[in-house]
Amino acid sequence: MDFFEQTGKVAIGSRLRMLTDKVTEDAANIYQLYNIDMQPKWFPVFYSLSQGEEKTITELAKTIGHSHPSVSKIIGEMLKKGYVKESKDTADGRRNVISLTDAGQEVAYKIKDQLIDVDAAIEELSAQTQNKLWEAIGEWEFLLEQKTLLRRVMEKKKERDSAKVEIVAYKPEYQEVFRALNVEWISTYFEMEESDYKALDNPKSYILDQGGHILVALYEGEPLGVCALIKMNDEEYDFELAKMAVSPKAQGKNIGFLLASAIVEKARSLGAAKIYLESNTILKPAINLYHKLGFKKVAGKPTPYTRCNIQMELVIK
Amino acid sequence: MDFFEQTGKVAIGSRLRMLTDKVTEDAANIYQLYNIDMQPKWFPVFYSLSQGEEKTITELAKTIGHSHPSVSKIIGEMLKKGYVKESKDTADGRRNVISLTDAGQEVAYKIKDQLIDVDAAIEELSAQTQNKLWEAIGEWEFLLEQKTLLRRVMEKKKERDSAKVEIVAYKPEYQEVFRALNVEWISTYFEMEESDYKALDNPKSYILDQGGHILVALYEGEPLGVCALIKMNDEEYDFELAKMAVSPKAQGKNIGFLLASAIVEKARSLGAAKIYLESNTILKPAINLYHKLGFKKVAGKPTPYTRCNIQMELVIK
DNA sequence: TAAATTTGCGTAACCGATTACGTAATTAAT
DNA sequence: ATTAATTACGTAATCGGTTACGCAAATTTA
Repeated sequence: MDFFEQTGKVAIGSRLRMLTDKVTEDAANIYQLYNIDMQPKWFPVFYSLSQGEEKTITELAKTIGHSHPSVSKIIGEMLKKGYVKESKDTADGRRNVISLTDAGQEVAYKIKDQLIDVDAAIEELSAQTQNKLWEAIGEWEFLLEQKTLLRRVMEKKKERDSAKVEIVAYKPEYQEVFRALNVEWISTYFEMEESDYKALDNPKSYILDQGGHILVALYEGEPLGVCALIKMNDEEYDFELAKMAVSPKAQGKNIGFLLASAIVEKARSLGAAKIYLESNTILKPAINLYHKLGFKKVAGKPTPYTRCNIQMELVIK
Repeated sequence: MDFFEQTGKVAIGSRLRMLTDKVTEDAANIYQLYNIDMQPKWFPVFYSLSQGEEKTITELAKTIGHSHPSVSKIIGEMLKKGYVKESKDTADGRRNVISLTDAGQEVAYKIKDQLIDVDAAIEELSAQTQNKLWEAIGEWEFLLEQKTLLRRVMEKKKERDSAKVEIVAYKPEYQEVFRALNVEWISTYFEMEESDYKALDNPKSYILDQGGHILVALYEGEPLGVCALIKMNDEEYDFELAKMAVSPKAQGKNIGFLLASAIVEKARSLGAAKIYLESNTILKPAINLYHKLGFKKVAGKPTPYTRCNIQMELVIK
């Protein structure tokens, strides 16, 4: 399949499916070769029963890794062929206990040679390959068990996005973005307040000149996130993390995390021991982010903002 | 899946299917992660179109390796989303030419990052495996192209069966089998004739004492096939291959081939240059076997058997 | 001991692919 | 110039699986 060499690994699903189809295609004919009147899809159920004990539908489903309706249907078909019999569990009226009939046992015996030959054929085929398919599948099963493909892709996305993000110090040219990004989210969820206007209209005098700092996140050169570290006149806290805003069109690009981390790092470099922030619990992603960075909920501080319903602090180690 | 380690390689089809499912499962979520409104099953078609040129349904089906109805359905869905447009070929009214719309192009652009990340994720996953799944699939595709799994299994079966077959020389204790096996097939398809009784009732005087030979095939020790090499009083032929019979319960175990080969070998060791046989065309497997051994059709020899409607000879080199 | 929850499993609907089949357009053969 | 064969492709039925749902039996909880 040259096509899949072009598309890249994204198409591994499709490619696997096609190989599966090709392998399965022959299966029916192989049974015929051995004069065994059985459908390939029955095999897992059949094999599982041939190992001796009787099993219920759900037990079968669990051991072979199918859904129970699938097993239920297969058992229905095998019943018609007379390979299995069902009996109600006397102790538990819900359970449908399945076992092989004599005819089924006979097929189990007849099938042994086939298993040997198929095994040998695949073994021989494998011997001609550099990469062992059977083992490769096992390794993938294991690794996907540890971490799903989705999670792995999410990580890669984050990595790639982070590489495009640059955190830089505030310059006067960023004043408009600093204001706009903050006004955008504040007025979406709340009302702009007196204190907002003060800080956003005069970042220099209200933040920077007081010993505070502002960082800007550039995504491919474009300023899409801002965050301020405001000097506090407080015996407990050195700085307040505030006026954090990320453009909605840059959502999911990890900018918030990188920006907040940089602010915390800045505070640390300035010798801060504890920083403080105010937020609102309806801003779930923000709260999660603060939590991830190590902020803990505190209470009791007076605040000029009516939208503040949660206060947090971070002890810098 | 511990279960599949028990069943052996026979279950490779099932195991492949389950891995396929697991990989495919995440695909839909991955598209969502990138805000791309697309179904995973569209991808091959979509990718194929994004490479520039417009394509017909059948061309698409061929490049992505699906059936054309499948592509037809997928195009129908993509049309609804507005990702593709169709236009009748003016030169050939049957052809439905498909190409991406502007909206489709946009998605093609947006999807690029996703392809990069998925590729990276799979690459990283692969780096943790001993056996490379992607390459292993490629090797299997190649090898199955050369020889299907069915063919490989057939060969293994033949090997295993042959190992159980032993060809031995006639002994008086085999007279009953020699007679019974021949009577069985002759009276099934034809009527027993005078010449049959002579040879079958007195193998010693009619065959062995005249310089002929009889070989017996033992399958796991049980005599299930017989064949005679009868000395001919003829200037052209040295021997006639005759009275070949294999028990129906031993069908498909390659006994006929092993037996006939041994007879030919015997003739060669006796210095024969040409051997002869008579048969009937309704015995298709037998005729095929003779053909495989190198026998060619001849005509004109008188025969005592009414059931004979084909005569063959083998030139021994 | 009654009520709520969990469990076993059958039925129905769906999903993504296939094969089978029909029809119309084109091309090849007589 | 017909007629026959091939090609393009849409629709329908099927296949092997799934999830959704509902009922009854068993178990847990109050």
